[in-house]
Amino acid sequence: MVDILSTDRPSTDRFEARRAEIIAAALRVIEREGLQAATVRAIAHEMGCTTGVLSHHFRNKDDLTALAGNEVTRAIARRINAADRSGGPGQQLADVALAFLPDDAESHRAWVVWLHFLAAALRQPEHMQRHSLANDAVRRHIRELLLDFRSEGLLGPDLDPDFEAAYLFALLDGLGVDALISPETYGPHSFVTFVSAHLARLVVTHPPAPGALDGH
Amino acid sequence: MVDILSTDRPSTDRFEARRAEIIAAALRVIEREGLQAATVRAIAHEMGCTTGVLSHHFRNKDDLTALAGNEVTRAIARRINAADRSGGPGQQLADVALAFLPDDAESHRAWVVWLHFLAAALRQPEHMQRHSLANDAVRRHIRELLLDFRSEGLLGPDLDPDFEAAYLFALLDGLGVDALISPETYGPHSFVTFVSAHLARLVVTHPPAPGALDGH
DNA sequence: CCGATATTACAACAGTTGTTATGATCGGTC
DNA sequence: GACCGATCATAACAACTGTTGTAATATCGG
Repeated sequence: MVDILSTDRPSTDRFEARRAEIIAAALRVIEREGLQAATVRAIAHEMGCTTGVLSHHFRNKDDLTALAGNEVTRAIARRINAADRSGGPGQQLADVALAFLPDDAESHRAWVVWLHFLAAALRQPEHMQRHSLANDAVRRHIRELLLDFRSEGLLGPDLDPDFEAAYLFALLDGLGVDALISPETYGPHSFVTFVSAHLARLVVTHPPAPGALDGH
Repeated sequence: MVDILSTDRPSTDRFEARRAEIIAAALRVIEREGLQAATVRAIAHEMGCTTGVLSHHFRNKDDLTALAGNEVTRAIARRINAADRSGGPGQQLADVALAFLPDDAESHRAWVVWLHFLAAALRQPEHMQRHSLANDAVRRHIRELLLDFRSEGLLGPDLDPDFEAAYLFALLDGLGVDALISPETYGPHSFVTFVSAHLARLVVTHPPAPGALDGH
């Protein structure tokens, strides 16, 4: 079926490539000067062209910023999916956790832009839902790895995967945010220590010990 | 000594009270519509007056927003200092942790405004330093409570207080941010579960005994 | 090379922003 | 009553915002 009625836009390869180019320029401006300073004229200046290019490729500025926000969350998700899967369950969990954190310049920039969009989304429920859904996906990913972890007998059978996934995810989110605030305390090499310490406390049985170890 | 040379402003009681009134109005606008929408006219409208009042009590808008940002961090610090100190070391630690989190409408509003200022501070080193120093104070507070905890023999002697304080603080920051994103997953009643689970895992000794925080 | 279409530059627009100057009002003090 | 300073309303200002329309240019199939 040919897209005669789709009514949108030319949608050629060049067109989409140009859109991606504009979005990339917008993200650079946002990362460098903030979301408030990312005006159509500033983005056009970053592109080296005039505002006519933007108005030609996007219906309005909200369209552009919404797609730019989407691109950020997709970039972070791409990093997680590209995490190393060669190691065992515990190593995979650590790799995914570290892939989520801002441990290099590129991911640090992504976190900066993400924080700008997060603040802007506080007054836009539809944008906040995107953040919520993206976080849900990461938590489910962590949950699956935790189940693999438990199937190897390394995880206490009394631990709730949903709870542990939300627990670890909150820690990762906090580490990422604190890395933007206090990079001297939460540096990239400290992430390994935090994550490994957290995972190490999952394999141990806990003091209240509600009749553990006798079931299986 | 009378302050003839010191202050550059009247600094009377009424003057300061009026300034606080304006700052409160500004925080209400920021919480309701975001930092970008907190214009001088919007704040004056929230106050029920004109912009002349603002220009009379503040040198410019940056002055007003900077003091408003200060007020937010001080409000959060006030909540922590007002935490219950009647219980034992473990209970005090849990109380401080829960006092830091957004578990009611007021603290939730404070976190929303805090996130707006945090995003704005990403490109203002002097403002970001204020966030960093405020977090350092909270971490030191947690560290002291952890030392009390250990003096009671409840904390493993192999645990590093600095590391554990940074660890717990990152968890709290993540819980607070995630509560703004996914309130259905990170509700106020879940904070108790997360914090108590985290503290419970401190009293047990761990097999691998992870290395201390980055020794430079 | 031509013509159609996609792409871009440019200018103008109506609103909004922070800042500033000016004048009015009110409450005190010689 | 004359005077002064604090407080505030009002208006104007230039700079900046997103949007839109129009003309110029580039690109590419024929």
